[in-house]
Parts: sequence; structure tokens; C-alpha cells
Amino acid sequence: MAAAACCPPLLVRALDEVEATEIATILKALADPARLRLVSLVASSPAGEVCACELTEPLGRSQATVSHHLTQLVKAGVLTRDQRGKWAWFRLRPERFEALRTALALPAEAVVAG
Amino acid sequence: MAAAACCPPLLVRALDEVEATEIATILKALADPARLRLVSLVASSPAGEVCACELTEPLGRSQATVSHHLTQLVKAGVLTRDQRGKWAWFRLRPERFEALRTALALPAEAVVAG
DNA sequence: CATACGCTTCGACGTCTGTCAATATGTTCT
DNA sequence: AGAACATATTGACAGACGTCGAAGCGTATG
Repeated sequence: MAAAACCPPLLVRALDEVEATEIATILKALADPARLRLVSLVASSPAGEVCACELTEPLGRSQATVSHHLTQLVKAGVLTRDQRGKWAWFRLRPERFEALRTALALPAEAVVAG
Repeated sequence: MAAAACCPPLLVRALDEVEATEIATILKALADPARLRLVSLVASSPAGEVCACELTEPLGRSQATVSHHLTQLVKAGVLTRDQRGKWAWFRLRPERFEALRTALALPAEAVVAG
């Protein structure tokens, strides 16, 4: 599966520079309070998707900043963007989290996953 | 338990700024290839601990840079440092990863964890 | 069409970060 | 004590990052 192909569990064997960079890219996308909250807002939404217009205000940042972070999250594969008319809708991509969980798995869990 | 107290699962309900900052701090510590490889080297070591002297060369960075990253990882609670004579030994702190896994858990898993 | 609206892009700014060479600190050995 | 060694700290620098206001672009609506 794609998740395993992407992210070897880092607690099991030493990563090389390429593998480490790959995982770090996903982590970096999430390693910011604003982006973490965006992901959280999207993921916890009952509808499973959220319009960008609903994200600016709860985040307490300018609309430009929110757009910037959303773009980064989409680029990192954490969210998907769906343009519908003048609104942009965002959804979570759970596979990306699965990949991360695999990377952070304990040795015992890694045996099961790998 | 401490892990749950630290990091609410971000996929379940919207995080506030404080919670997001807290999780982002751990993620930031790991969101760098050099640090990810250091953690990986320590975690995958058969002895469960590694001397700093064994980390400089495989990382391909200067001694000062490695020391810098190790300090950051200790500060973030990901590793522990044990000074023994002139050597510094590092160990993983699995609780910190547990906290992270809890934060990144899927809603279904979160019910079990919470 | 013209206007309004949602969103992205641009330009700028201060701050944070990864890196290294050089130096300092502390420990062991002779 | 002095030399050798392991690690930490300092100082410096380039590049990345988060943020905003302003301008641009597509889409709806009158």
C-alpha cells in the first residue's frame, strides 16, 4: 500500500536522508498551530468538508494568511480542495495520516503494519 | 494519563490555539530530516541508547549542528540525555510518541483512547 | 455590463531556523 | 599539571517562515 511505501517506521530502523526528508515534509505541514487548527476544523466538521469562508474567523488570522496555509496543506497532501462556484471546499485526506501513523508506530505495531 | 492530558485528538474536535500550539511544538521538534534521523538512530539502536559520538558521522553534519539538534530534541521531551563522564548518552521517550499518536488518532481509535 | 463577493497572489516585513567555524567547558589519562 | 578528547556554546549568516495589506482574478447576481 502507498502509506507503507512512503513512510518506513522511524522507530524500527535508521532512516536515510531521503526517507527522513519525506516524513519531515508531512510533519512540517502540520507543525504550525494555524494549520493544525485548520486540519482540526475540517476533520471534525459533521459534513466532512468545510468552506474556506468558515475558516477565517475562528482562526483569528487574516483571510490571506488562511488561504496561504490552506494552500500549503493541499500541497502537502493533507487536505483536498474542491472549487464550487466562488467557494472552495476542503476535505481531509485520511491516507496521509495513516502514513504518518505508520511512520510513528512503535516497533510492535510496526510488525503488524509492515 | 499524561499523554491524553497533553494532546487531544485533532481529528475529533476543533482544537483551540493553546492546544494546537502544544501539539505543534512536538511536531516541530520532529519536522526536520536531521532530527528525524537522530531519533531514528537512537530508537533503532539495539542497546536502546546511543552515545553522541556515534551520531555525528552518520548524520553528515558538523558536531556543533548535531549537538544543537540533540539539545532541541531533549528540550522537546523526545529524547533524554544522560551524561556519563565525557560521553552523553541519549534514549527515546516513548510517552512522547504515544502523545503524538493520540493526537493523530482517527476518530474511531480516539474513542478507545479517550 | 457593472457591481459585489470569495479567494488567490504579490510584495514586504520581522522573526525563526539550520548550518558551520571557532571557542569554551568539562573529563580522562599520562 | 598538562595533553587529549567529547561535547556544549557562541557568533554569524543565508534562507525559510508566518503574517498582513493591497491588488488581481474568476464567479455570481442585479
